Amino acid sequence: MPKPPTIHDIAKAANVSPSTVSRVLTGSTPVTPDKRAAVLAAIDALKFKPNLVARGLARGQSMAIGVLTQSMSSLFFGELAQGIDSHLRGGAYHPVYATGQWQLDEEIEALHLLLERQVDGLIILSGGMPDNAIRAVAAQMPVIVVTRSIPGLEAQCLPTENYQGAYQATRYLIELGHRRIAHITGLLTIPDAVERYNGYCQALRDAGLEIDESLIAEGAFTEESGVQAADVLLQRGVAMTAIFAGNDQMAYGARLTLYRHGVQVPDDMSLMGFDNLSSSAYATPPLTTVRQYMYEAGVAAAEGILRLLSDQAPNLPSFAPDLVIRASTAPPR
Amino acid sequence: MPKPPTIHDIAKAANVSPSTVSRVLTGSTPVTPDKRAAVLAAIDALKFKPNLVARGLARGQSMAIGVLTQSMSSLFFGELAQGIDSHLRGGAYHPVYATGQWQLDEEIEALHLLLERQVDGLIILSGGMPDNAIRAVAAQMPVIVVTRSIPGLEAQCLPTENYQGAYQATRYLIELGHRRIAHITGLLTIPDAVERYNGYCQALRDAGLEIDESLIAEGAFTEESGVQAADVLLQRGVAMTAIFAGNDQMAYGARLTLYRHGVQVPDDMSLMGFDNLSSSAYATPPLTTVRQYMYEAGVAAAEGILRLLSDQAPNLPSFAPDLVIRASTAPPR
DNA sequence: TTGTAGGCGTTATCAT
DNA sequence: ATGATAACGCCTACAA
Repeated sequence: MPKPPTIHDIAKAANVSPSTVSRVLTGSTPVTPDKRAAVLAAIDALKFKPNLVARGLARGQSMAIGVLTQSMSSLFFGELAQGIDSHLRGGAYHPVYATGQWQLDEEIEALHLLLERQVDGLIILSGGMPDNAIRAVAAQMPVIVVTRSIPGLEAQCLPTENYQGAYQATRYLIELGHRRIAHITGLLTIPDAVERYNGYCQALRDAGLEIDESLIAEGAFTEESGVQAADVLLQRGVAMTAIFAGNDQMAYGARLTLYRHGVQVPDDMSLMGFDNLSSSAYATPPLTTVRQYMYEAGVAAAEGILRLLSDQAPNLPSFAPDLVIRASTAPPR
Repeated sequence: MPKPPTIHDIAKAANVSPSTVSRVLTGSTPVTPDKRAAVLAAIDALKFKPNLVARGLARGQSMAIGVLTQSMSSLFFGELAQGIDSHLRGGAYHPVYATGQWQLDEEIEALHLLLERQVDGLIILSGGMPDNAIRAVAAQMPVIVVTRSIPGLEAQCLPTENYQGAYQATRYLIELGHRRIAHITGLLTIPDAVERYNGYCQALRDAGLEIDESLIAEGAFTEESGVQAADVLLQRGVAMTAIFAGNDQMAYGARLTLYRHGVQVPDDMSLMGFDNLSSSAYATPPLTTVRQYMYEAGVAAAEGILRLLSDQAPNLPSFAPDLVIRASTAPPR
């Protein structure tokens, strides 16, 4: 295979110096129209493509924005990534993804890879990186953190309003008339899960309802854990008319358990999620849930990074959670 | 912000030449233990990280494998990507993703970006790139194409057995006793959709059943198109006892339409998908579908690229489709 | 406006 | 085994 042409090749072909070629490529300096035309002609005659690696070295910037995410096959992270992707599209910067697979060691490795690749900025989506590590990186380069709130780095964080969202969700069920409301928590080692749990508890208290431990089961954010948690709830044999799951995926799992046991949703049991994954609109019945604005968060994060890269304040918005009312909830009968 | 240390810095700190530092970094040449130790010490004293951009320029390879995909928030592509990701993990090569968003122009742009970034190999996931364009790239560098079959490039393609899978699916429904089987096709401008449609038709014919145009509705692979196609079928008022959708997503959509119309699945209507998205196991009821081995295909593609990169035959496997029988199908009543 | 001459951080080829 | 030295492809002062 012949080696791809370089600016020297097209310089020769166009009878100009390499610097002139570079100039028409970058537009940094005016170039005489005829020379410019010659260069352009040579460029597509030889099918020249600039080598971004070399350019990155020379310029000291890669035009890449690292996105530290957890998995390529997660709708949660996928919608965030899609937001980032679409906002960056057409611009000068491009996203480069690295996944942590929900494992700290892999996440650290992924971060290192991104840094070694000389990304110009970093968007961190959730994950378990220690606050200190994130602060350390943020001292070196523009960083935006989504779905977390790092003390001392608030301006660059786009946290999730877990507490507020869970409070609203629970309150909604209460207002429908439910009194025995179960909760399937997320992994309680993760702040989001705890905050949502707290929101659930507070909403109950504010309504003068007791918090009944037997109505609470711990999950792990996965569908399968939702299946199991719902099984636990059902087997306890305690009365309940609604289940509020810590995220949509666990709600799907719980839904499956209910289906297997012949429990009708929403007639026998209301079901509520958290996240508003795109697929929740197509669940059976469509899932009532807490909207998380993940796509929008991705867009905002991308915009924030671009602002940081141009030395402006990141100016991150905050998304107040709201409910997406669908057919999986109804008054108790 | 202080500039990150280079090998020169640690060379100075360790009283050796830059080349020696490079040697301990790459392990290309033996280095005296004490000098080696000094270098290593300096490396983590100064928190040195090799600059992969510079290394890429010098070595003439980026150690990156481009993955041309369509969307970051698609389970279909996500599971493929996850397979690639996991197989590459820990190895010398890393994936770099670029998305086409199902638009040819963006896909071409994405491909160019990958090439300009000097990826050492390319995995193309589905998409609409003209065969010629793919062949042209394949002439320049290792390429694996998943979910498509490019004439003249068969050894590097990992196609989907659409025809066979659809045939099996339809045959399964027939064997259950169904006679009036509807089909929601994918976008018929895409070969996969046509092949699945053909498989459906042939299975009917082989069973001595007529192909009834009024049982066929065209979709576009999306949930929403499934909703609409199912609506069309229902509104035609023709008798049917089963629906075979061209993919899982359209099956979800169809499921929603059936739900809205109070049609029970599988009691009143059997429903079948194609792809076996991970979420299909948690649908209500769990969806019977054609297993597509997307994760495995991703793994195989990654392995194929690595083999090509080391000048071996790609040696791609072929996955015979099989059925994943779940509760959304039953004999007609 | 244009060309020449470094330099970006690393690797690889030479000698030593 | 080790250290200069010359690339890698592009960019950017600096000169002209």
